Amino acid sequence: MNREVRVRFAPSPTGALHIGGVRTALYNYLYARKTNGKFLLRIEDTDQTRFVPGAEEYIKEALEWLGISPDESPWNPGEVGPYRQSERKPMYMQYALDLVEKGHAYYAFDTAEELEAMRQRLTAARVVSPQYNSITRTQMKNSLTLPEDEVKARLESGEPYVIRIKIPRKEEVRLNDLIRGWVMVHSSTLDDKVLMKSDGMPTYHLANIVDDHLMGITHVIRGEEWLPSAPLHVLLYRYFGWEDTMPQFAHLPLLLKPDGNGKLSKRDADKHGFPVFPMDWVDPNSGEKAMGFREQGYMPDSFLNFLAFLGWNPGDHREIFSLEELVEAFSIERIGKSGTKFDINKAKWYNEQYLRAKSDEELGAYLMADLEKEGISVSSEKAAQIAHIMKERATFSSDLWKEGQFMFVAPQTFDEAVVSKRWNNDAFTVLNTYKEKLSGFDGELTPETAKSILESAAEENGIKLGKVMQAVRLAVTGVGAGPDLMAVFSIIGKDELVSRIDFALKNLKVSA
RNA sequence: GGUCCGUUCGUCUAGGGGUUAGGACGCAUCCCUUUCACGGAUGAAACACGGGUUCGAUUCCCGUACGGACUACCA
Repeated sequence: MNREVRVRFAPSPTGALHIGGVRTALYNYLYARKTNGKFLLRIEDTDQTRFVPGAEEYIKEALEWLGISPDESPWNPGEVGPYRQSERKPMYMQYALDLVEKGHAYYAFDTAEELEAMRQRLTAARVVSPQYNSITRTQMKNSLTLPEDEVKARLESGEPYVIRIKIPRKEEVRLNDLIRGWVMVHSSTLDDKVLMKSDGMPTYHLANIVDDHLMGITHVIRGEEWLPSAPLHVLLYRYFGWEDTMPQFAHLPLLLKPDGNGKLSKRDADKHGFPVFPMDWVDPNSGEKAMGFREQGYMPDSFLNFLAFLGWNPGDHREIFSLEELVEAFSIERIGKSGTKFDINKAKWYNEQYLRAKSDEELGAYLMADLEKEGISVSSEKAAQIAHIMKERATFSSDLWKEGQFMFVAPQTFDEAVVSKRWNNDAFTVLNTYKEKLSGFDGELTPETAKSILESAAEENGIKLGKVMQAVRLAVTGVGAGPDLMAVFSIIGKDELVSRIDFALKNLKVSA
């Protein structure tokens, strides 16, 4: 059967979209594009108690920022909507009842206290895994143990109930994961998971099978944390009679902490000072803040490139991929099996690569925006010039301003270490001559003219330019390191240059 | 505890029965250079362990160890 590929990203609106979720979305997007299929987004909000306002908007904005927006979603619906499970609520009960009718599910009336008592009883009896299953259900209050008329009476009285799947006692459940191959689980280790909650909402397990089926999903690409419940899902497809159109599964490796072990979490972000969310997020309930890659200065294309390589690789030595190139190169077969430790250095490196590839004009525009906040105005030509000489040393576009402040603000202090090491009489003499020559110069101060004048100033005094170069830099910028000095001179202009040299000559003392 | 998944340089990974085990990030050294950076070159750095199978295993199989996920009327 050759169906159109339809994949989905199904986040829960319980907070900021985690980077692992973003990667899942990306892989789904890449696969859909690669196969000329459709990428859908479905909001899994069946747990009303965990709903967080703004979370859905966050998801939407994050995907838009990255340029991987879904083809069908709550805000851009296709023909299989609604795309929010809460809005699909009326659809689920009939499917649960269908299962009850077929004998694959049953009503259960146990209270939370009774369930807890059961678990304690089993734990006390040293039962390895205390769960609601083919053995224990015979001792609980459900439509399998209660007389038919009592079940009926309870249902009619409006007593709360759930619907549980009836897991067979002895059955081998197999699934062929696209990434992991055959996975086999014995049904005796599965429990009778709740399908319909007492509030009338389906659980994830029921909803995701019903929705994936109804939405024509062909491939389920999701995190590895779902692997243990995948056999349950296979069973559901079977009981519904949908096995022939059951999607193929691909369980992605987890994103791990950079140090030690375990899933990457917000704690790691706080601990190491790097983001794990695409964008800044303030939790509306707790007021807790989390930083985002976007606000830290990561660009969408570099972030995407970085993300794609967290668990996938093209099989050759290329590292830099545009979104289009990722689509072209992507395949599920090349996704790795093992968990991936998160390395922020690589993210930075990617950002540097992308930053350097940007045009001077584009980076100049970033710089101008930053300058505006500082109340400094500059022509776009000059901004582009500065971007040109600064971009080799920047990780983020914000570094253009942070690292290039001396272009706009004359130094008031000088790096002491450089002063004591480099500032001497020769430097003073050369700069003094340079200042005089500059004052008498009324041509355009280009990097070339700036340099030739400086060279003649050094020569006149019989001093080798190389000897005093760093002191010259110190005098004009206040520090011992930076981009090409003559370019800096040209950019700040003659008058500013002269006044800075003057200031330095008056304030810098030659140490004994 | 149980079930499932995993394990190649510090990190991301390529590879696959016979290789000098390749690349990238990071690190170190050198070169370039007016400094720093960029760039270039070089280097240190890995097949978890034990059994099989085999003429030969890092590669296949089985154990062990270690790690992880899951084990809710959460997704």
